[in-house]
Amino acid sequence: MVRVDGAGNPRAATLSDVARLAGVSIATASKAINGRDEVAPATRQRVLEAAEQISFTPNQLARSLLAGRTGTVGLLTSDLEGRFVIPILMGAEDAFGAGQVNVFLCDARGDAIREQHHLKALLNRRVDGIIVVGRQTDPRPSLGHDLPVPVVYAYAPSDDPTDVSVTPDNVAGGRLAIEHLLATGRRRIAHISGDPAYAAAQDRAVGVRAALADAGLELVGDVMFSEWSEHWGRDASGLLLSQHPEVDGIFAASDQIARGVLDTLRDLGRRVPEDVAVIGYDNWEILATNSRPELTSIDANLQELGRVAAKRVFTALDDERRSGTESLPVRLVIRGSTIPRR
Amino acid sequence: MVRVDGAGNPRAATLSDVARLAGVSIATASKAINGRDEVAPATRQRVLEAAEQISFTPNQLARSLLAGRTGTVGLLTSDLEGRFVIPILMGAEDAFGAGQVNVFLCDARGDAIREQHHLKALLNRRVDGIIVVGRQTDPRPSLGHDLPVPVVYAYAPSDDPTDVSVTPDNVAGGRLAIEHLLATGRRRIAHISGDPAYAAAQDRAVGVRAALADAGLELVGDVMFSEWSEHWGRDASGLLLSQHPEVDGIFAASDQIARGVLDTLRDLGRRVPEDVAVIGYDNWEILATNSRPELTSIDANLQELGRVAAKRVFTALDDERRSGTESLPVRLVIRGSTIPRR
DNA sequence: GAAAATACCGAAATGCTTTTCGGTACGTTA
DNA sequence: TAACGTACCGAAAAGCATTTCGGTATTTTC
Repeated sequence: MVRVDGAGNPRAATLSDVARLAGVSIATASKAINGRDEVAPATRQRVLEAAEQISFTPNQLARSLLAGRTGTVGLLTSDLEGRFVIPILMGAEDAFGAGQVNVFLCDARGDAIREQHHLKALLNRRVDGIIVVGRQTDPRPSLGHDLPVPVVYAYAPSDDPTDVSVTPDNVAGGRLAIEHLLATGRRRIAHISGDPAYAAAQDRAVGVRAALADAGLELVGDVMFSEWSEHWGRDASGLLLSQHPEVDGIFAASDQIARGVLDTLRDLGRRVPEDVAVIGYDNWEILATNSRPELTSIDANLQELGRVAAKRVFTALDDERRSGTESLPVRLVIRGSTIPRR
Repeated sequence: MVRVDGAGNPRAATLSDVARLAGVSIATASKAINGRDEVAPATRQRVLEAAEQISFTPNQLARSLLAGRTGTVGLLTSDLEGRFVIPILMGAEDAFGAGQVNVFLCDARGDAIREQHHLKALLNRRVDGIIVVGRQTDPRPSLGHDLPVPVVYAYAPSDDPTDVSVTPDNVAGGRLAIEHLLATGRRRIAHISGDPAYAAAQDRAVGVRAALADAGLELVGDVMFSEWSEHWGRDASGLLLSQHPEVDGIFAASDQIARGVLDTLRDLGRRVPEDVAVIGYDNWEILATNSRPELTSIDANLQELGRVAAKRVFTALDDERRSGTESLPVRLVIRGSTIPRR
């Protein structure tokens, strides 16, 4: 007879069901199923067949309760809408999924109250660790140190240096962009950035200035800050070309801005990359590969960042010295906007 | 004395710790904390203070084990990368989050094996339900009916009509787009679509033809199918205008295609919306609001779709008649590409 | 003042699995 | 044949919270 729950649904089979069917004790059934070697082969066979027959799967709740570990991790994001959060999520899910760990997804939607609420829920569910994913690279408030599980901050580092954080290296990104423009022979380079309130904007600008200084050059005009939009890219490049028509390389701090830059250059009759080379940031494929010409860009390796964060959750406690903010390398993706296609 | 685990970390407080500290039995402590009314006010106060003092939080595992429900739901996506999956996720997480339910996120990355693996893991964790989120609106294989929990298919409906599915109404979307163009006085309307292998492309085309037929009109040229890219939008509209220069309205089956269309119209010196009106699909804000002019589009209400899917998980079993594919309404978002700004 | 009712509390069972440890039964060795 | 070892199996505890039900102690009612 199939046991049923209150609503009349077939109830999931338990170990005792298996044991009864196989004519053994619960302990023996457990041992047989888990491959312990204190079971006679024939008995094991009987148990496995019984388990198969009623499609038994061990209840992870009971197992976790006993083991003290649940094999679950909380992903606490401040804003799922953010384009940068998704690849990090994917990387983390990927890294955990391979290791039998499942992920609780919590979206605080930028609200600190909701974040606390989710945090509490995660702890009640006895997650083995938590990854906090921010939407900007600006430091964010720490969740504190009195938590019973390891916490890793991804993208947005914690403002507490004794926490474990991983974030992309924006300074290196800015440097890399400029070094690439220099390598293609550009010398009169401008930088159109986004919202100056973002650490990402400031960090990239630092890398830009450092790379130019190393080459004994100066930026054409000042860094142009405003907002992270295609509109701004269009407006800024119009302004730039009227004031500094000699410019031969433009580093846009986002692919969206770069798209605007390409638009304006096209309108003004400048050829890309022959007259002006353009490089973007983020390597947002759908934007970068559909522009005319296709857009060279800096890729922050966010998926890898998610994977690293996942690893840190389980290694951070073993190795306390790892605390602090780890800046992960970025990568250059060359397309037609900086180097002419043959 | 603080109890510690094997690694020396402070162990989470249990109910029996609270009971001991408050000098009552475990049962009484439980009742006091859960607000049952068989406890004297003074006793309750003592218990609550004890709980507060050692920051006790009930172990959800134990609770779930007893209750038979875990308050968790599995979100099984076929592809997190897909742009349409995220808003659905957000909607579902939103709907569940408000009801104390947490979400397990599983990304099968388009692999059926991995999907089965994740499904099994979710069932072992005794989720109360599962939402399967596809990346296309084409029907997908059912997970079957011999599962112990309700399953709802979102975006990609199940190919089994006895399953519960929710999907956006693409036919209505196609109709809505055309009706809007007609309402702005257009009569020579063309439709540039994406990959014809997608149900979304075919469904929208059905809506297009129906709306035109109702108005006693015919499409200018055939529906132009190829791929969902900006490049195709540019190429297709070039072709279209050379063959049918009289066209005064274009319905692009995605915002990306629409962006390409706008590009070409601009290159050819056609004014939008004065000479040609353009309407897109998906209402991808970042694309739609950054184009010149801003793009009118059809919004599939994906976040709402996620919320509905979440609801169905808990109502589907109560009301078996609900099975089948439910098509959710879409919505028109008017911007400058169809109606001139004052 | 006695009987009944009420208010409060605690022991124990429940949910499911894993692990430890004690106990049979059989085979082996002297 | 007696003593011992091995292989296998099962009872029971542990993990934690909830709920039922029986039991005191106190109050109420006649």
